[in-house]
Amino acid sequence: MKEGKPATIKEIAKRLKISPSTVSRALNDHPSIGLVTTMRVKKVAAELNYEPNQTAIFFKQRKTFTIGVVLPSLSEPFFSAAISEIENVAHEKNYTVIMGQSLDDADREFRILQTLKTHRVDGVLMSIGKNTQDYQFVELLKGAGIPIVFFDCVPDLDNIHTVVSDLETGMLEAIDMFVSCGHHAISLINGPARLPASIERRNAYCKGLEKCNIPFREEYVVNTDLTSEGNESAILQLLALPDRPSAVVSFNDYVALDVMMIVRQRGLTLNQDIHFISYANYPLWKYMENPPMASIEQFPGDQGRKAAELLFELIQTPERTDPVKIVFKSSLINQA
Amino acid sequence: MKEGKPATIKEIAKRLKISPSTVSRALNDHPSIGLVTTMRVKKVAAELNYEPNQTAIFFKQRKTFTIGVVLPSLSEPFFSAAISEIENVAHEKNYTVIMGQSLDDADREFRILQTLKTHRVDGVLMSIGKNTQDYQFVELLKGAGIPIVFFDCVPDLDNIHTVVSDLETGMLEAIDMFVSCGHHAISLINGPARLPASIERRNAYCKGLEKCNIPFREEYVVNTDLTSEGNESAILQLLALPDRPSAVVSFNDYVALDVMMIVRQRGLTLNQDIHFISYANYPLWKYMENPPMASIEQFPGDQGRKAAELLFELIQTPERTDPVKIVFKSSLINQA
DNA sequence: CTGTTAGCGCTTTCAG
DNA sequence: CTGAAAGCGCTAACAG
Repeated sequence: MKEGKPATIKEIAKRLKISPSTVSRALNDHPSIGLVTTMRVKKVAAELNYEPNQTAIFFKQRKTFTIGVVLPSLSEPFFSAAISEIENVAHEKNYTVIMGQSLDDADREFRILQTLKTHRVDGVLMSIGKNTQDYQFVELLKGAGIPIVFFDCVPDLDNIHTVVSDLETGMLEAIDMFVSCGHHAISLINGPARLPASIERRNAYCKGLEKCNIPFREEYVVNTDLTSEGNESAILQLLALPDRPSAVVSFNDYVALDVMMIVRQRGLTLNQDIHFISYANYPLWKYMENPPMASIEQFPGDQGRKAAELLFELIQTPERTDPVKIVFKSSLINQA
Repeated sequence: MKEGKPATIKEIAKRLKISPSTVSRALNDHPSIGLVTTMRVKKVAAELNYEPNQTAIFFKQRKTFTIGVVLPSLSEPFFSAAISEIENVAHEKNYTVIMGQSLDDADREFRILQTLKTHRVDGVLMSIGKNTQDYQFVELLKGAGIPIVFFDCVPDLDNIHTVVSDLETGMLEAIDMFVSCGHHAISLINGPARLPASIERRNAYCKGLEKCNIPFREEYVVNTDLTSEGNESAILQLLALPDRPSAVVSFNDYVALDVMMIVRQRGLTLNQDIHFISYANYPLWKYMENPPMASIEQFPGDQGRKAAELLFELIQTPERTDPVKIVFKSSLINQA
């Protein structure tokens, strides 16, 4: 019951003593083909177990119905959530998804993009790695006519399409919440200082303090390289302060997990001696005995979905000139 | 600086007044082409910014250098870990990866497989959904000459290649550990009764008790449908028992999270009144104040890597007849 | 060492 | 409404 070579249009044609072109048209429900022949063709096609050779079609149509997704990591929950929604959108549109992870390695990232280009994907969705400095690939893909939408971690360029989250809104809410709970010694454990994501957080933090008329104190902002050691030394800096903060916003949940553990080990009581809010990238706080007061949610799934939808629009309307910039507001979610 | 149409071999040939085949050969470093012409060809190719049209090559070679990966979910940590390693292996081999998630929907799963087939992927890696009953797709792909390797959740068929974890080894270790800590009232919170994964756990559990000379008690095995409500009712059943168990092995970490929370709410003290070990699918226990005593680890990354490596072997040696069955031992990891 | 020719499977003018 | 023929870009016999 196995057919070595799958049936082709030609064979169907031969069987029916009609021309291949007619078969092709019939199969594609071309209006100018008689109903009867169309039926006969489809019948034989079914009998022969015909399956169109997509590689031939891709080749002919210069379209692959495939999009590429390039992310720093495929296993990080934030990106997993995004991926999952991206796949859903693609599935709805009858597209397939090729994935690659850069692991924050700029060379690997570049190689993946190259591969996607040679595979002639119809579009690319991308979140750049932390070490990516060189954005020449943008021109590369543009030259190849492949639309690209950046999301979450995006290059600092004007003429590109981006979907990002506004880290400010959530930060303002967080500081408001702290203040309304009576805190005024509010600190920020930030990521690596030059990271755009860190700069945004810092700016938002300053703005939040200002809105609440709390003076900014440089020693209340500490940085971590996001390793456990870095997180530890960051929180220790704060704890060593003569007037240590009673409230802390942290770069993300991983940082929060680490620093909250240290705080506990030091004999302080969470949500009493010291309070935390963090940017969310990890979902299971509800099971913790002492979760942070709240999390700043960035909705990775929604971002991924939106980015994918935008990409499909661009694929359908290739000649869009104006860069689209979509911003998702981050917002506070209670945990406690 | 944009070239509407990318350069083709023909144009290079024309420029150099040689034949396309020579160009093709030169570009592929065919040994029978003179070094000088090879150089000249490559130079012009570079000038013209030539890029081979992969879709044409795929079409011609009947090979796509692409593998398909079909999983129940792209966002579950267990699968994310596997995906990440699969992508690594593929990247090493210069392959690309197409991903699809079935969301445990058998129809969607089937459609994805169809798509992969029409996309002419060179091989498929798959973990089947919970509701998949019909394995006809196995024959479908076999008929198309596409090798397939199943991992983690695999169909109950003989003539297929599989990579799975042996749930027994970890269970035996778990029960040993409980017993050596003085427990004899050891319970199992299992998943849906008919799920192969549940049956295996149950069998392993029975075997473990037997090895330790502990009589099996039917009421110590309860089932959950893996929803929070199901988990809750499962643990409540156990707690309501006249001699409630002091030790529990749970189906997976999500179940453990839920039931441990309930236990706490009921005023019991974890790791004192009642002890837990669960099959791991979630990594962050170290941050919990009261983690389970231990976890039974299944090494999703290793499994994914192994499955991918096996698939690439099969792609290179298409005429393998004997089904390969690889088993990973699960094993206990201390958490406390 | 290089050129000629044919063809992968499909779509698509252009003629009837 | 249908057929003939050309061609997408590349590779690979088969000749020289």
